[in-house]
Amino acid sequence: MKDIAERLMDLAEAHIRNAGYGGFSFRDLAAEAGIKSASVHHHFPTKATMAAAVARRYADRFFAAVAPRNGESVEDVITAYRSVFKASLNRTGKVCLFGVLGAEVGGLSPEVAHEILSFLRRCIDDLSRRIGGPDAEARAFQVMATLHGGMMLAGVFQDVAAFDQAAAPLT
Amino acid sequence: MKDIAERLMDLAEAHIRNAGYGGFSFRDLAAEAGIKSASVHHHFPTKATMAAAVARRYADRFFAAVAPRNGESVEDVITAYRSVFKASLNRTGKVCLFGVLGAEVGGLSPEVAHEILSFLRRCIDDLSRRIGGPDAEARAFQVMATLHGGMMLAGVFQDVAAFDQAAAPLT
DNA sequence: GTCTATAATTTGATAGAC
DNA sequence: GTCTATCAAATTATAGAC
Repeated sequence: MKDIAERLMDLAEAHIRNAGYGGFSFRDLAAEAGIKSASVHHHFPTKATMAAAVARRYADRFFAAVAPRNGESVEDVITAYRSVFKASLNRTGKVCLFGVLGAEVGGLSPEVAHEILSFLRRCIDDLSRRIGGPDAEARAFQVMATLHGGMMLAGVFQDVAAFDQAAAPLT
Repeated sequence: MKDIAERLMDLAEAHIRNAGYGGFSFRDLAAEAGIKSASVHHHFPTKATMAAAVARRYADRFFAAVAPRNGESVEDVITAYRSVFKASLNRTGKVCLFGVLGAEVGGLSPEVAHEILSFLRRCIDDLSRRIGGPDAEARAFQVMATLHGGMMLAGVFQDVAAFDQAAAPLT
């Protein structure tokens, strides 16, 4: 049995990845978890607090999944990022949490906006360092852009092939 | 002097591109246009109707801007798409309307979702046809993914350089 | 075309009992 | 930790006067 706070974050994450920050209310989550909205507030004082917690949990899991391996090539690094996003797309049918939140960052509280900026910055830095060379950061931006744009297209077309076609040429 | 409906669509487009569909209310628009929300409803019966109208206007302008030129090369086609998105990013500081709506498509009404799917499908088809060759559609997906992901990153980092670094290698 | 007024609902959030 | 009850505000939308 999972902790109720974890269960609430599972539900919130699914809603955000499907419809954005505005895509759920505490009442929705409460109903789905079989409790009342006041009880959701007991676990997460505000909606922004909860979204930030969901974001941090997502980021932690993501960076654990793409952690460097000994002797990895540049191709291996890019494959790691592509594979983790694709596995999540396949498993849940949903795009990256930060792709959705990033698109609407202008309307989010500083608390949540900070988590978005932090995740994407960390991705770029991690990719740059592991890719290396003079164009490392530019390549990192290219990889992140293509993967996130590919997920968005796959989400709209409801077809993972859109992601594959977009992301396959990345090297 | 612009038509009031056009002015309302200008305002709605800016809000959506900044914060998504949930990023504005009819009262917001009314206040900014100096009228009342009931008057906004006179021009656009529902919020979904208005968003769909904004989407159609945006698409019309976009496809006019990327219209084929005589004797264009594959490079020219990709440059056209990249340039139009970048000019809009530079002029408004905002990402593509459909990048934002596409990210939260799961929470939007069928009316609006249809415009999103329609725009992106038309982009892929147009790019594929003008690129040509056996891998045309895959390249179209790659171009669209990179450009949209690049805009998302530029929006979050508030730096157009993110778009440039992501999109420059496209050929 | 715009207004006042308001309906109907939803939302984020809190107080206080158990 | 969960509940009932409720608040205050916002939101989408409509009716009807001018």
